[in-house]
Amino acid sequence: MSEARGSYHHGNLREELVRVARDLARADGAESIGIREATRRAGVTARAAYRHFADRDALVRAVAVSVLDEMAAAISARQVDAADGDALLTAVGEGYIAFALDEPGWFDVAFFAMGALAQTAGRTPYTLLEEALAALVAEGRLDADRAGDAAMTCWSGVHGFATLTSRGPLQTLPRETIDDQARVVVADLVAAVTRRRAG
Amino acid sequence: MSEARGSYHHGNLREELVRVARDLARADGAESIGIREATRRAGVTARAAYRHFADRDALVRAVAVSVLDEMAAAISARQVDAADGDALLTAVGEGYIAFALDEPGWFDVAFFAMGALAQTAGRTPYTLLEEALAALVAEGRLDADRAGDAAMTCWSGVHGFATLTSRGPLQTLPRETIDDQARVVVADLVAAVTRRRAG
DNA sequence: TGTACATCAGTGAACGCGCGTTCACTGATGTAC
DNA sequence: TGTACATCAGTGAACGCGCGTTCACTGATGTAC
Repeated sequence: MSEARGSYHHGNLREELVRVARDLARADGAESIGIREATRRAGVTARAAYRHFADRDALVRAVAVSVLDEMAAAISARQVDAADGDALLTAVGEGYIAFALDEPGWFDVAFFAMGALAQTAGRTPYTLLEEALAALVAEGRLDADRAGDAAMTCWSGVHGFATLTSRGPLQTLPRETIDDQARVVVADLVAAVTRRRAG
Repeated sequence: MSEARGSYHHGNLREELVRVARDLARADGAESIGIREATRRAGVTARAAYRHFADRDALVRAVAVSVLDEMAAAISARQVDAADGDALLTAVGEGYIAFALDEPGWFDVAFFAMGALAQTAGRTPYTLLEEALAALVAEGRLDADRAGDAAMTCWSGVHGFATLTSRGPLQTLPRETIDDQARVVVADLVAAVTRRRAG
């Protein structure tokens, strides 16, 4: 609470609104982000939000970008001891799914931001996927001209699995079962896009 | 208009409400189904809906089941001249994706119903997937104990692709590009779960 | 064939909710001289 | 060091919306005798 609160001016309302809106989204997804609730939690009039965001959508987008960034960081953290492209790609897939299961509300918002292509030059789950595939190309386990197709197959596979199990029809399965299945699905996908290892 | 309309009793309000609610969902997904709008379109008081549905959710579920059924029919229609398990599975995958792209609003609602497992013994996209995989097992192209995993990998892959391209970040790609990519992804998935053809 | 009556399927008005957004305004801040 | 003033960042009340849901009621239907 180093903020100059209690005073008339908030000090950093924009960031504060993104912070509380993240909490809102965390619990229930993008739909649950609201100007009124966010400003209420920030201890400020609803009108005040419009000093920083054009409308509700702008707030949602700000949250989405922030969460997508965090998602990329979470995935990236899983890659630290990946020795080759295979391990990198597996980590991306499992990380993507794990984030969706650990934070279904955030995963829901992040989905909005994934569309804003050519993002602020930042690291996103998609760029991590591309990097893993590039590593496989460099190792001769994937043809360069197949990389685009491989990206689509992998992204589709993990995104679908994540959607089905985190907020979809399979959300009631026990987490342990889901985790086991996730490993199998990711392994299937990795095998689908790579050439068999030489040796 | 063989309905006894103009009279006080509607005749078949329940079905009429499902019909108009399907139109609502078609345009904008599950969220856009509403008791008030549906009854308005049916030319009836909002209250009247409660004679047939416990609440809004019950109406949404009824629509979802109806649409899921139609989705299964659409997929099944693509399988008519599939000669083997390979062709059956490909048809399921491409059909699933095509439905999502042709009817994104309906695909959105159907997603709700997919969770209602052990449905009214009806044919669903998932049962069609299972049948295709069973055919592959019968042909010796898939181990029986791998069928469950294969189902997850395939469902995940096509569902993810459908989500990303129909209402997701890739929805702005030209339809032709999407269709081409769909064929590649489905082929990748089929190859991922099957043994190479003997001979 | 006629009539009484239970039951079913609607009516119409209202309640309360929470939302996004806009109005004209005011308190706090910082800079120029 | 003091003061005038532009600018910035909030206030507080209100508007209008559409929603789901509930109230007590009434018109239509069909069945028993």
